[in-house]
Amino acid sequence: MVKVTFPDGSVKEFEQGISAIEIAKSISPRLAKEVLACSINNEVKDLTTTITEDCTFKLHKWEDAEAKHTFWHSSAHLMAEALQALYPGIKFGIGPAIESGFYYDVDMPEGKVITDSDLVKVENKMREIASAKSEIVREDISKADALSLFESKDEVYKIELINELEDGTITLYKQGAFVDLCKGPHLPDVGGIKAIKLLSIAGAYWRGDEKRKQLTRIYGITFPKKKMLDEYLELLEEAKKRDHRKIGKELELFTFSQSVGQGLPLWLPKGAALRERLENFLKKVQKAYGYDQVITPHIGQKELWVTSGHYAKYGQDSFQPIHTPAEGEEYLLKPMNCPHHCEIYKFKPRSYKDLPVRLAEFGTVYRYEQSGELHGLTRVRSFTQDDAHIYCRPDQLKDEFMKVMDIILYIFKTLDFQNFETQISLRDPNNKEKYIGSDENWEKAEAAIVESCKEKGIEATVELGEAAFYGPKLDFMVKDALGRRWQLGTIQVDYNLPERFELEYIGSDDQRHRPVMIHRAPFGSMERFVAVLIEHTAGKFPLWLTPQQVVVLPISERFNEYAEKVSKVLNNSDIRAEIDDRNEKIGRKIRDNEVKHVPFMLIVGEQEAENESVSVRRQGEGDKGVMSVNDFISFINNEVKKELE
RNA sequence: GCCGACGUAGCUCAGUGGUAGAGCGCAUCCUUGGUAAGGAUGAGGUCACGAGUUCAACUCUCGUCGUUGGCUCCA
Repeated sequence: MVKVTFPDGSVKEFEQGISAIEIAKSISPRLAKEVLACSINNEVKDLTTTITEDCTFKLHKWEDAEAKHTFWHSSAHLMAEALQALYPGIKFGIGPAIESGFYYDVDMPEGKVITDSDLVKVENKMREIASAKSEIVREDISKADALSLFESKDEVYKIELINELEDGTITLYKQGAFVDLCKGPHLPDVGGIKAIKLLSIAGAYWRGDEKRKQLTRIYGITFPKKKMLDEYLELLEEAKKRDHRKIGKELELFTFSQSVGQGLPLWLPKGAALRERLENFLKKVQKAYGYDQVITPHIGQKELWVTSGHYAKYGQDSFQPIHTPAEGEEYLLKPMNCPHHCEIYKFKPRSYKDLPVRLAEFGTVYRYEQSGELHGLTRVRSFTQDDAHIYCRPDQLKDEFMKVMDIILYIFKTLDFQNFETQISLRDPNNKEKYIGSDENWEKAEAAIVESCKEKGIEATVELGEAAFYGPKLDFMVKDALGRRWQLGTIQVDYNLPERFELEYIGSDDQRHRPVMIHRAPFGSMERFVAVLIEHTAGKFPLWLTPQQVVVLPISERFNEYAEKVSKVLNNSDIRAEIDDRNEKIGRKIRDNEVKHVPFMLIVGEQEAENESVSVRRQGEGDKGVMSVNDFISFINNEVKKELE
């Protein structure tokens, strides 16, 4: 007999060699039907796994991530079987489950191409195979046998994978006519895969290496029930409605022009107004934290980036130098603001008493991003960083680092970004020559970040090898409408630029010392931030960010004069008011949500004109009653204040 | 940059080897006194650009540019 401990702590005894699915059946037949995977000693396993010794045990239903993962992994195998049937000679790469669904990388037979229109055919084949409910069988195999099996099929990618595996750890999973190298776990059979949707086709380099062959990646998602698939597809549709590119166009916030160039956003008046408000908000916060605004040019001599080390690393893949009539003179569009700020730091001798120096600038930078990588406002070639560089003494580093975290957390809270993730990026310990700077400095900087997070109670994931080449960093990531992660706020510690630019301060010992530098951008860039803000709010910005706040509507021409008076008073406060001509069908647009940036409508007529008041309506909330114009101003200010708190 | 898809009126899209349509928007006029409105009429497009096949190309082929789903990249 074996003792099996369940998640609630209870222990039951079973015959040795009982399978997980049999345990589920012993609890209830319905559970056995719904269960998809199990964890034995906290390791996810097949339901067909037999239990030979005492263990902890948990069954996973669809709700558990482990179950979804298993379900989608088996779905990838099902798709592979269908592809094999439809395209003989197809070769397989890898086919894992992902956050939502799964993919399989395949190498199509010579001369064959798969396109979107073929996906339905593959789906149908998958359904056909699934309905046969063939079992998925696991098999342990020796390395030699595995090699000869896949060599006989000329599966070059699988062979490459097997060669990297240890003998004795290799397993196969078979279902129907398909066999795959796979460590599992999988469903007991493919019959449960009922609702199938293949989503898209993409190219993907074998093993993520752009020098190697590009395989065809097919993405799909499956569910145990059709209703769940329908709900998921509807969710995708809803997310598309929040796409910042769509809303940005509708609300006339920004646009792109082929004539201006790829990835070069043009901010329209309303978008510029929104951006200006965000900038002013941040400026105010930064002022309170002791930052000084500076302004620097968009170009600088090439030597500036040779000194910083950026030219050596990125020069070839950037906008190329600007030449002047002078022989040999070269300027670069600035890809970052750091060197300019370093020169500001150097403009006069600094005392230890002056530190920290905090130089802030909404600095527009230019980076020649790969064309395929451009995406709406989230990835562009010209963007404005809410940049600042902090120069401080080593003993001030942690304190300054934490103050920056405070700013970022305050901003995220004010804008109601709750689901952000934080990531600490450290260097790859096995590849230290990729980075510039001494070991000692790197270790100090990395420790400062890890400790700061700990003290702020922030649970950050740690990624090795993700650091910038000059220092470690802490990033704040937010997901867009479709669940893609974008990095917004960033804080980076840098011991290298102060070295390269020979920055100094005079210490209390009357000796020269090297300051530490922190790069930081709470929004990241105005472009990306606005994009993510649009998707989070679905275009319904907080009142204090709204480009236009009020429409004044006279109920007949007779009251135009009074409407003008009202809007004048409002415009003298910081509320923006527009008079609505009655022929403009703005009312219907607001009602139908076609216009999202006019949260208030003021109706003025005889009564209002007589007692100098306005009738107030708030979008989505209806009548707010009649009030004097001054009361309305303080009403809005109160609402704004509430949102800012 | 690479693989796939897409590019028709300001927007969202339909359409066909014989030189184009809808809805919304826009313009003009009418109507509307408590209203997040109604009606009529009208103006908009060398069907992204260039070449080729064809008697004839928006439609087929190739190329370019741009957008887009991914991959790689992201100072």
